[in-house]
Amino acid sequence: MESRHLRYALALAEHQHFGRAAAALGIAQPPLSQQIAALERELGARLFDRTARGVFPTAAGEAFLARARRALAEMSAAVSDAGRAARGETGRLRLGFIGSALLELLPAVLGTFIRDRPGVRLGLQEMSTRRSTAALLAGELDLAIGRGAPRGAGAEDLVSVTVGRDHLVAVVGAAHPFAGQAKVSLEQLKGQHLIVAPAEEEPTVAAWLAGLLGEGADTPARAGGVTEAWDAHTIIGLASCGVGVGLGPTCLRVAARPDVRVCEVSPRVELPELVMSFRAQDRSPVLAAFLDITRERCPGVADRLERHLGTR
Amino acid sequence: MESRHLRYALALAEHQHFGRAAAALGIAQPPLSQQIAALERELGARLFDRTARGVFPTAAGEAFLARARRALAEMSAAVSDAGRAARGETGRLRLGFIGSALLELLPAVLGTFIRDRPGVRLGLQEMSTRRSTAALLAGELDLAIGRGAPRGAGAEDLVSVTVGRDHLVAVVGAAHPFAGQAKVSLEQLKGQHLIVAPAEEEPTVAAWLAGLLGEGADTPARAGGVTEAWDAHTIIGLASCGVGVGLGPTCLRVAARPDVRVCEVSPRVELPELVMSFRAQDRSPVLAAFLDITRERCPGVADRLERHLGTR
DNA sequence: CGAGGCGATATCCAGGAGATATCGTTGGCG
DNA sequence: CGCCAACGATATCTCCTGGATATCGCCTCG
Repeated sequence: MESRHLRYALALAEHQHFGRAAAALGIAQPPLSQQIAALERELGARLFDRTARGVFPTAAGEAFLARARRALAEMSAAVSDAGRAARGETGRLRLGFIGSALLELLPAVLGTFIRDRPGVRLGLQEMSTRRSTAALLAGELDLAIGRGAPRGAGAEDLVSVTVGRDHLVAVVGAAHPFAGQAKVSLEQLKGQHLIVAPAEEEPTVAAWLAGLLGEGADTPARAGGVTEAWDAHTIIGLASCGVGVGLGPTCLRVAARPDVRVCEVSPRVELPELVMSFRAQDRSPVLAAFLDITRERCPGVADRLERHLGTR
Repeated sequence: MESRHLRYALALAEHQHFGRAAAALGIAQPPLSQQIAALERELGARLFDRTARGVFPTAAGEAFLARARRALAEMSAAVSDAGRAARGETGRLRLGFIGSALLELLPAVLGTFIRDRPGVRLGLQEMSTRRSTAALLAGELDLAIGRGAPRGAGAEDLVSVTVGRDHLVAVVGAAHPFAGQAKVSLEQLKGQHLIVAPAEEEPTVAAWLAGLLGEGADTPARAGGVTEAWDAHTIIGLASCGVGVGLGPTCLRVAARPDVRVCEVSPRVELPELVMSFRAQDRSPVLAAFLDITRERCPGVADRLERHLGTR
């Protein structure tokens, strides 16, 4: 039995007339008679009563037609669902990102994405660069935003694009001696208690910090000590109440509150760039849509993305 | 798009391998490749990723497959539903009957029918012979049990079979003078208050009664008066409390309670027979099943039914 | 009782589903 | 590093079957 038989039976039930049903189907009347007869033979049951006043479904026909309608509805839904999924209008996008992405990149992109793709289920999870890279390779994420290009086993299966480049800034409370300064020198930082991201989660920042403070077991002691804070808002919060000097990426400026001051660090310390990564073989249209929007909303990213996507 | 494409896509998703999926489908591998390619071309979307490790559905493929499974399930349900309906295992049987049928005929048949055909929705409605005949012709009933063969317009479209033949009996309370008698003569009845079915609903009984009491406007006055009761239990109830003498078909014996006595009327008055009617062109398997059971449970009916059904 | 409408049947044709053979690519393994 | 095996895609041919045309049989209605 093919879906053709369902379509023919439904047309016949609708028109109650072989000739008109066949015309509506775009075929001649004899093939319709044959197909209906073949269907009835296969089912071993008469589906239609051919009377002088018209063609009417039997009880078996009614039961069959009810199911047939649903079957055809499912089939056309299959087509439209597949189309929507292929166009990226439905589906899922699982995104792992470091907190910094929440300050500039994601606000610029997510709003447009959610408005344009209301049918897409977005999964957002803040996580360290290390974890998001691993989750991406394991297929648990579709997109990762981290700091520094992924390295290590499997990294060659990923496409990574720089989506932001920033440097270190210092955050202090309004009452702090640095508060009035536009710049803070490295020398000035050396005596201060520092608030930074944990070394194991942001190794590149930690490495720079080690260079600043000097290597060795006694490093924190040479300075004013180090407090580790997991996210930007905590760094700012701690700085605002005078715990110490917060150090973090430029995007801390966006999260800054009225009661803190953000100072440039002089000389400028470039941080590993913000990198967006996805699986090179991932052809997901939802991902493509997200990348499209990223391209539109972040002009600087466009050409770098083109280079990678062009090769796909 | 045909259901073949759905089956092929599902097989491919299941086996994740063109060759094995084709083997499972009983076809060679190239046709499967072609059909999948044609499906993807028609949808304008790639449904499967052909990788070195196997063939996996894309997001669009997942969406399509989910609908495809349901569509095929509906199709096979259409087949089995039609089969069940054709075998009379599901469906509906609307039955209109006079109360007398509840006393012997229906108890003998309904139990078996309900047990044998649990999937059939039974519609039972007590109604007069006149109403059930009209409803049958209007297509509002599938089967009617009444007294006397249907007459009038449309009666020739009905098949009617006698399913019971009975005569008049009298019912009296245990304290009534007739209570000890096995027979009551017509002469004895003439002075009594009679309890009978309404004339407009059971014209044949009423006609007999008119003959018994004599025609004319003053008929009730010549006897002890007439009370009309719509059903057997009411007749018996009224008789038991001494209102008068109940008159009704033999099957009143079945409904008789300990506090009433049933007497034969002498000489015997034959009542119009109980008749089961259905539309001659009705090929409903549920109706056929009901008639089958009637044939089994009521041996006397069998040959009369055969005669009618043989000509269908 | 004849005409017209309708579904079934007979016959022929062509499109396409499927079979066979082969190719191109890729991944694994010696 | 290169060969081989596996797998999906492609090419070509065959044959089935869905569909078109012509016609028949039957029923209804004027």
